[in-house]
Amino acid sequence: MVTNKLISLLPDLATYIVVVNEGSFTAAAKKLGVTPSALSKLITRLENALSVKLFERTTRRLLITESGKKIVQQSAIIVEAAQQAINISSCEHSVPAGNLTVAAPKAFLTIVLQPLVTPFLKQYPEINLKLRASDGDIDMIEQGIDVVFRLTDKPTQGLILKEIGKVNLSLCASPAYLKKRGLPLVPQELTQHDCLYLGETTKDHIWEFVKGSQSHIIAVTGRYAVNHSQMRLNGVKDGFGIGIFPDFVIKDALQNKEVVPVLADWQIKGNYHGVIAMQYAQNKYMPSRLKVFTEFVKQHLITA
Amino acid sequence: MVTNKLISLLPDLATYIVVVNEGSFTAAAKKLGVTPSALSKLITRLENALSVKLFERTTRRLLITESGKKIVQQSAIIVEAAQQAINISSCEHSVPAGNLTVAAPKAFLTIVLQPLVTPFLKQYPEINLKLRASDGDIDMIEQGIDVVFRLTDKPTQGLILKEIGKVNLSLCASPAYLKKRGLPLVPQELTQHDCLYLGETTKDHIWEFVKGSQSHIIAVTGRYAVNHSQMRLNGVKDGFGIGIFPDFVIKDALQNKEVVPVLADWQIKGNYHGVIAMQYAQNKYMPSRLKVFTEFVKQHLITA
DNA sequence: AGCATTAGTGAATCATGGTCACAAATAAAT
DNA sequence: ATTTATTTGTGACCATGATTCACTAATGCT
Repeated sequence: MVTNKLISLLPDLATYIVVVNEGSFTAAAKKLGVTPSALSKLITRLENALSVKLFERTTRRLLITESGKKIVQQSAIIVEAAQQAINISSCEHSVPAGNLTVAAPKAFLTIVLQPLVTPFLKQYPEINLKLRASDGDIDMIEQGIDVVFRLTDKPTQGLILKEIGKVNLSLCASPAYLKKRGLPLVPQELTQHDCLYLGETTKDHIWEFVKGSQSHIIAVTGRYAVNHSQMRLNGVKDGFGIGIFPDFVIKDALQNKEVVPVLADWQIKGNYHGVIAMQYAQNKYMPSRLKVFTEFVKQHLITA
Repeated sequence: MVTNKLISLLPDLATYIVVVNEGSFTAAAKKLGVTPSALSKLITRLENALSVKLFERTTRRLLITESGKKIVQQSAIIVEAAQQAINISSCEHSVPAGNLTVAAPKAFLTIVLQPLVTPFLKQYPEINLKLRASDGDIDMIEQGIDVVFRLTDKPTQGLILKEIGKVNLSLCASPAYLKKRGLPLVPQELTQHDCLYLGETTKDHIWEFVKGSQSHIIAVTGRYAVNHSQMRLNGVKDGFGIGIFPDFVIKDALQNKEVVPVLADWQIKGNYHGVIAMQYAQNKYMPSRLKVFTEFVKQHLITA
């Protein structure tokens, strides 16, 4: 039976979960666009309604009660169901609309996704697109991100990973550099060259080469390392040495003959080796804007 | 991510489910204690928020949209989770408190449950008890009933049935009647007697007797039938014939020698034959008032 | 010890959702 | 067909109750 008490409880429970997630009244208040004072009263009201203490409060730290934790679980169910209801409604809408937030690694964003933006926005004029550069892990649901592009084939728990292409690591250098220093024919020769690597981790200058049954592990050196593919490519174009790249980054530069491939007959293992995939929450009622976006991306990345 | 939009949606969704259940704005309004006008606005608001039509409305009839049905499902989840949250909170409470609504067949209510009321209310001063006579089927959740006493061993789908005792059918008559008409020694002789049966269904005057491997089916006749055990018992006391009863009904009358058993060595099959059971929603977080009530009843019915 | 940050409180304000009265629509009944 | 009863919808007005603001109290960190 649905009572008035229950109805009036719902928004408070949903708000409660925000406070819990943010860990403080002030943070939650900022997120919700209200004053901490309002939240304080709201939580007190909720505590009275349930006659349960939700927080152990010192003025400096909020501590969730055991009872509170259980209530949080229920509140999460409530919020999720409501989210789902919103999904359903946007599903029923024939023309995709609403906000769509997409995250992707910097390089992928600028190089691969950028050219898709304009045609996508034109094709779906009711959709608002938010792009977010995101290297490193992110909490999709908490940050309200609908799709993340990742360079892995291991799906995060509870999320769907749809492969949309392969990515390989390739080496290249500028014609000028190679004219001066010579074109290496086997990986071992790289030790005599200046190489541009990521420099993010301490293993980024260890390059592993495979061809058939042969395999070489080479520690390269160089004068310039940067973990931004675009800048590394510029470094290569300026003749600072041989650079390592996800292949999609250098596709254009290769075509324009600005750079030439190096040791293209060898495979390189590394972080950026493997599949490109879209990751999103699988759902019986997927918002149509999400559906059309993934479809759009698949179409354009396969034909490209 | 929990947004303000989502939060403000929740009570509307919960209200929506009431309107759907009641099937009309006015009925739902009555249930919630508001005006239909308020509901009309609320639903319109909800429809705008979801940009989905929830109802196909003629002024005389509400018709739920296909989209609406899906939303109802989600709303049901929301309401259930909230209900659960309330349960949890009352679970955490050390002293059982709150409203407890119990339904039972009329006879069981007056005879078995009545003597338990006072001690129960004394033992748990924070609990408010509502008893409701309920023969026939009822929708527990919709009517907000916590426990139903039933005379069956077939649990309703989704609910737990806890057996608390046996009930058998017995015959009895007043000494005066038997003195005048004689004590029947075998079931067949009943056809020569006036019998008091329920008269609810057309088969209520068909009594089936079993003793060991023997079995008799007797169609009895009588001048007085009533589906209220208490009144039937009065009829028997007044010497109108031999009555059929759930045994707990006549326990006292037998002790007081107001009535005497008839054909006590035969078992009687029928509606009221079998187990007495409490039925309630099984739940990880059962409100403590419900827990103590079932426990209390079990204690007192076993020792009685 | 003092500063900075965060929760709690009370009064004033403001807005949202509610009621009321009325209109419009429609199904049933005569 | 006309009336009647019932139900949804709308706009003006209103009131409750939530929010804000300003301030206090408490607490952790330096």
